[in-house]
Amino acid sequence: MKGREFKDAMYDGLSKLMKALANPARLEIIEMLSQGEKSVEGIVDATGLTIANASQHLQVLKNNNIVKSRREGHYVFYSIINDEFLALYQHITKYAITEVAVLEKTLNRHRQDNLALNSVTLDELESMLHNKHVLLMDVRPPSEYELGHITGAVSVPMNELLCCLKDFSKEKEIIAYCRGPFCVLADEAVKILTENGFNVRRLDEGYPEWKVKQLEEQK
Amino acid sequence: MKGREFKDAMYDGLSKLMKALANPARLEIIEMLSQGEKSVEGIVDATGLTIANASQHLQVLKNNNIVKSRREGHYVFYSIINDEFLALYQHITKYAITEVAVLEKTLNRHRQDNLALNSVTLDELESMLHNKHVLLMDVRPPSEYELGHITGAVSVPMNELLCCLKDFSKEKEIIAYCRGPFCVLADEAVKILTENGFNVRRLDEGYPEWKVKQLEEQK
DNA sequence: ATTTTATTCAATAAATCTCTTGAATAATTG
DNA sequence: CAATTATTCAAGAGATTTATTGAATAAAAT
Repeated sequence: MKGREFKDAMYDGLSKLMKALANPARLEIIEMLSQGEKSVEGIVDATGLTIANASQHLQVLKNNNIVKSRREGHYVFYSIINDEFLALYQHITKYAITEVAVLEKTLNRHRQDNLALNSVTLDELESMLHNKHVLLMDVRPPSEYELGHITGAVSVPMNELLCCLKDFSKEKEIIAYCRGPFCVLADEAVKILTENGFNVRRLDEGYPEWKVKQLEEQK
Repeated sequence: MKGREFKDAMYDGLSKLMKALANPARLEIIEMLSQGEKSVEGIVDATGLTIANASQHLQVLKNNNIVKSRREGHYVFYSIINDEFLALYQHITKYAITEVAVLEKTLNRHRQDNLALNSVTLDELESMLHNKHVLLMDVRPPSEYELGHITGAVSVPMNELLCCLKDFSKEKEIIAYCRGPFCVLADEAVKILTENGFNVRRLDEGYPEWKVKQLEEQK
């Protein structure tokens, strides 16, 4: 294989991987799956895609070694292929929201609308968790909490938040988190809690980022 | 801005960034520019693209905040926008060559053809450099060596390699490097030197990876 | 064995991306 | 200021990607 031929093969292969990521619907699916595995139905419900369309996108992701699938009865469950890909995806999103001006702006405007500026970073969180006056709140659906959550977090799903307000102490500093920077659950939680007089901030990132960080620190 | 609207904006923006990377010609340009800035002419010479085509690809990269340009007389020089992007690009290529089977195979077959298996990693290099019997050889063009090179490396451009063979000691272990895993210069150097009886291996990665590693260690 | 349910496959029109061609700019030289 | 050089812009044909539609599978329930 001559030099040019080799280069073409490498850049072609690399661009195929990038093409698989170059679509908003597929990125949303990846984001979903970074929470843990989901059935096609689950993905359809959360994204609003048609079934056939979601399936097609999943095939693309599968053929490019981004997700894997397993069948269980009627259902086919998809999940991210490995932690290496998860770390890569998070590097991409982190780059995008810190270095791409349009995205940075969209994110900040959204957080401003939800009174969710002044967020806590993962590094800050670590030292805050030793403080007994801090309450770490996981606002994702219970199923996702059960698949894995940040150590020390309490599960308070969005639909239970309003009715449970009286159970929380206004003395504590609440930190809400969800699925990562693109997820809007924590922003909504901050808005609701702020409007009810609680002292609350959101975590900059979410559970998947925390998990990858844990894995890296173990090495 | 409602949740769905926000998500659409974020995933659209992110997919635009990915689209900019989803093309072999643009990836080759990025790889070139990760050596340091180059004029459009320089890119055209190295890639074989037509001038207009190369310029178009450069516009795409520029509009997506991947490269920046500066004019100097007749020439327009392009370069990678910042070290954060460089680190991201390297994460992508590293993932591709270690986790995507097709690319891993292509790379290994190529290295086998060039007797360049058994490569040295950046971590190994560090400890080897203290050894006086090791000669670190930068086989890129002199212009790239001058823009920056691994500390302790000697510049031996490919076109000077054959005529300078007698200057090198067969007692030393030679480590050749170039621009990174996709670059074929070091592989060619390994082939030539091996066939002439030298003890030589190639560096797994190249100068850009070393540079990013240095920056990270400084933090 | 037929029906039901969840998913995949296949075909197609519309949208997008890519390369080529030739003209248009912008800076320099004579 | 005309000519030259390096680069960009604009338009169009051809290739690829995308969402939609409806049919085909595969496993489970009746």
